[in-house]
Amino acid sequence: MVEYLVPAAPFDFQRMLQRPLSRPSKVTVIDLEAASYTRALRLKAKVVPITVSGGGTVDVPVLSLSYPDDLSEQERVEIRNRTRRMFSIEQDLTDFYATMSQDPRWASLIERQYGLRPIQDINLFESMVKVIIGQQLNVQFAATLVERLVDLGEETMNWNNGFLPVFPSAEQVASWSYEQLRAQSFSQRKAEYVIDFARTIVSGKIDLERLWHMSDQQILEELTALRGIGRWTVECFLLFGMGKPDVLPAADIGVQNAVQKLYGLSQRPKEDKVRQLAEAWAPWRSYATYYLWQSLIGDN
DNA sequence: GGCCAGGCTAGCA
DNA sequence: TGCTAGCATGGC
Repeated sequence: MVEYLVPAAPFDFQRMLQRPLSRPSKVTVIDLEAASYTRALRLKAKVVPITVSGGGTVDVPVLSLSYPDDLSEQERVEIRNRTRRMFSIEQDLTDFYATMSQDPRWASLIERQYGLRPIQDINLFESMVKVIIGQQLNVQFAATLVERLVDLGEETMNWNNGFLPVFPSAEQVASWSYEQLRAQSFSQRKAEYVIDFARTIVSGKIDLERLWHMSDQQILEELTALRGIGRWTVECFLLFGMGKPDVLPAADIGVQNAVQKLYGLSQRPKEDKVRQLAEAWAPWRSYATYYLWQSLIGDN
């Protein structure tokens, strides 16, 4: 089954694939030549592969979404909705660019990344686990740990004459011991944080889907009550997992470095300084954050 | 070898 | 309320 999605322009799918802002993960297959993104999607009762392919242009974009034929209408709706969310299909960036271009320091960054959006996580549990793993560690090692966690799950699905790794479910992770993650170079604390979070979800103490009906502040309060989840973690979860448009992880070392670079500051700005500067970015602080992170990569 | 990395907790004043 | 040591590992 193939259907078409029409994103709000500008939308640069090719650039999104080349530099996915969400951490690289072995559960995704990116084909740059075909401009396609494939991964397994965990529905309520089954796991299915979905492929999103880009077409059109940055200013007149179109995406095609492919998934198996033998699905119920309800499942198709869920796939459609989650895909739209993952690629921020409806988000119109025009006002973001207008807001940021008032500051000449941002002009060049915006111009270089025109049409760029983050690829969000498709699943809230997966998103939180990845953010917890990413705490404090350099991005590359964090990605390695995510890979090992996926390997530990040992779940794959047949796809394209090969196998597509599937990110483990909360039930799977909750069933593991801390020692299993320790054996994969997780620190004791990180192993506890990840597994305890999974157990909190499985126990029903936290219902992740309920978060969609809560404000950012309420979500912050609810999740930071859990051990191992602080403000930075929730902010990144709101960004990558929930796609909230106006969140700022001001304590983030990468954001601080990027702000220092972009604003030509003599030293790395502290959290309060970043929050103060970022007031001018509202209500687009999430996108400003994405672009700042992006500015740290390669030739930006 | 030493410092750093897309932090958090617990303990202390 | 605010500050800091300790955590633990790989990357550079």
